[in-house]
Amino acid sequence: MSTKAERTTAFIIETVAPVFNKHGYVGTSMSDLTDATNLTKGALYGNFENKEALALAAFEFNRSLLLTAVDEHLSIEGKAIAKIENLLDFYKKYDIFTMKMGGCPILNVGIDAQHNNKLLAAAAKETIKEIEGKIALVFENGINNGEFKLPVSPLQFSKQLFTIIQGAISMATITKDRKYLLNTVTYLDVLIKRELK
Amino acid sequence: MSTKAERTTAFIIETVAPVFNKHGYVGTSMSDLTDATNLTKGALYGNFENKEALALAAFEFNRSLLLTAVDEHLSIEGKAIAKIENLLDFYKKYDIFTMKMGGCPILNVGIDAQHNNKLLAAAAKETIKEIEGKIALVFENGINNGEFKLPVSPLQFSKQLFTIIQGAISMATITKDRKYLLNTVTYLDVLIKRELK
DNA sequence: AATAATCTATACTGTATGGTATATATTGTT
DNA sequence: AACAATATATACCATACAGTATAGATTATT
Repeated sequence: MSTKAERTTAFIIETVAPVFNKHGYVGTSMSDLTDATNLTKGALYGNFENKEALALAAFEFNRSLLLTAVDEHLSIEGKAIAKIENLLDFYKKYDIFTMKMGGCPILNVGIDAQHNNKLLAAAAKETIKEIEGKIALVFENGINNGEFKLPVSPLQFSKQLFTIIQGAISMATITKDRKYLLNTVTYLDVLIKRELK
Repeated sequence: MSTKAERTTAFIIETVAPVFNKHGYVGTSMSDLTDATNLTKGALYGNFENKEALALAAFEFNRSLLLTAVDEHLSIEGKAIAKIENLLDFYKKYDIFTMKMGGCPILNVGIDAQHNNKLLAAAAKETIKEIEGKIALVFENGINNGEFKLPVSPLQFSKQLFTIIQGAISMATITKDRKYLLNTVTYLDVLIKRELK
């Protein structure tokens, strides 16, 4: 079983993660974090070296939640197309999924950290690569199984797909209108079936 | 001719705009602004009520640059399709256009201000609506002139189009890879021609 | 149960923050 | 050129910031 200290560290991370994700790295103060956790600075600095380490752990936590969800939706039984459709269904409700995290971590951290924190910015970029890779793998399998052909390479197709998804996320986030997610990802459904042959 | 004070105010806004756009509202300090302008706090507070007023003026400045560019590209002589294609060409080089502003103001402010400043967040949202409206108008004219038909309403089509563009901007920004802009907007070219009939 | 190890609370740095009062410099007007 | 109006610089304020030293409390081990 996990020790008390380990559980405290975990508690801090999951409590702090949505705060950082909402208010950004510079926008989050240590007192925001003591307020959220009901712990003191001593506790926070006892478990983490500094604010940056906390922010990195927080992003890592959200990133892991996201990647796990993507994995789950891509690893259902069935054909490649079914997996992709399953992923698109997930992204249609992405706003609900990311509510507890305080929004899309890739978008929030990727934009917020852009000129404020190199490590966080790099982590967001890396997460995009990972998801693109996971989707590309499904397309690759679909091709190898003779399910369909693609007009471009699996990775390139995956990048285009994820770019449109991220557009829907951005618009839904900025306008606070989830219709962007629904409409655009639904359109993606149609689009993909048209491109695969 | 403009008075010295008016020119100073204008100078402050254009100098401060990219700083706010890069580092965000909370991430920008008044000393960042005195550094950038080589003016003192007295000068800044003499021309603007507070930091928020400065940030709003800064966004307004960038927003105006962007809307003007969109207008220009949509108001060339010719058919509606040509105007849209001209706009897409603009977005293919959008990273270069927004370099002097410190990135896409809609995206940066829209995400950064999300939970940090209501007025800025609302301004970003409003700017999206404006651009969507401008694009929709072109589609509407195209339909009225018998140029083409759309599968959905002009505004809905415009929203989908801009969502994909914004996706390309987001991805290019987060990954610092302009290929996302080029590839996705080029794909949009193909896509639109296929949808219009 | 006693003790060693670890974790957390408190109190405190020094510095940076947004904002202000006021003196000084620069404009615009007669 | 003289003066009024305005704009900027300086010095300052209270507060909030990230981070630290250390004392006290809580765990884990024997």
